[in-house]
Amino acid sequence: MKEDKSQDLKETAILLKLLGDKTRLSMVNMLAEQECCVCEFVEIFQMSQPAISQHLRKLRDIGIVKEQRKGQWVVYSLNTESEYYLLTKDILNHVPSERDKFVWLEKNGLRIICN
Amino acid sequence: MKEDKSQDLKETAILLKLLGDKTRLSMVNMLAEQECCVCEFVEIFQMSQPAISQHLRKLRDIGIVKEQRKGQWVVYSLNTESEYYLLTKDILNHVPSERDKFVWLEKNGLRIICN
DNA sequence: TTAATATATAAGCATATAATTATATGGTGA
DNA sequence: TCACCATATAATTATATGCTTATATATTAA
Repeated sequence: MKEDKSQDLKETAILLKLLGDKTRLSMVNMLAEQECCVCEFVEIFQMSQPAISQHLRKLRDIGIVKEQRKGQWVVYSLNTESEYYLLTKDILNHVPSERDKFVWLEKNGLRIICN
Repeated sequence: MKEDKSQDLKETAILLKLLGDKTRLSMVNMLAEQECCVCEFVEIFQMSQPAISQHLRKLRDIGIVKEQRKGQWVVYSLNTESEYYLLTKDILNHVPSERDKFVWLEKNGLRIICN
């Protein structure tokens, strides 16, 4: 793991602004729990697929999440190598778990990832 | 001190967005070190007084800073009673100290607060 | 009271952001 | 190959944000 290079105020502000959106914060919070694919997020957030994609792009651009193609799906996960990983985890400690969202996905047969 | 009630995702996102501005993040970071009055911030950030005032208002509205009038000056400080205090401190741990800004103020005879 | 200083608020403007719809790209399986 | 599904990108639009200028308020001191 890279060391905590978030030690730059301007950069940190940019990260905080990115996490300062309830959809993106929730996404990152979920990914801290389990990986998740785009179509699952679409179901969870009741939002258009492009909107989800654009949020994920921002998170990916700053490096706190990473993507991996699995067949026709693109699976996102937290990037533990990110220079913002430690800060992100510290923030998520102040946010309630969203494990229930994965339960809901499974209940409704919408879970893609088999782990 | 109130307990950590930041445990609400939407509210937390709002806080993060507020801290996701380099001026406000820096303000809070400075206030974690020492209290500071409006005119000092104006000097530090080379920004108009209304701009500074508006940033401080946002921080005050969400409760992470508080104000206290001292004569003709209004002195701001971190609100340790805030429900976001713990989260804020955790975030500031990832931001470098700005003690030098206070030193600069003193050097230039711009320091108001005498503690 | 009046002038000077510090701060807050209001209005206006330029830019940023987040959503939508339409379209493009990429993988799967017949 | 083609049809289908998942995802990404582009263009557009509505709204939010941050700054500026102008003005109001509050305190101090003469």
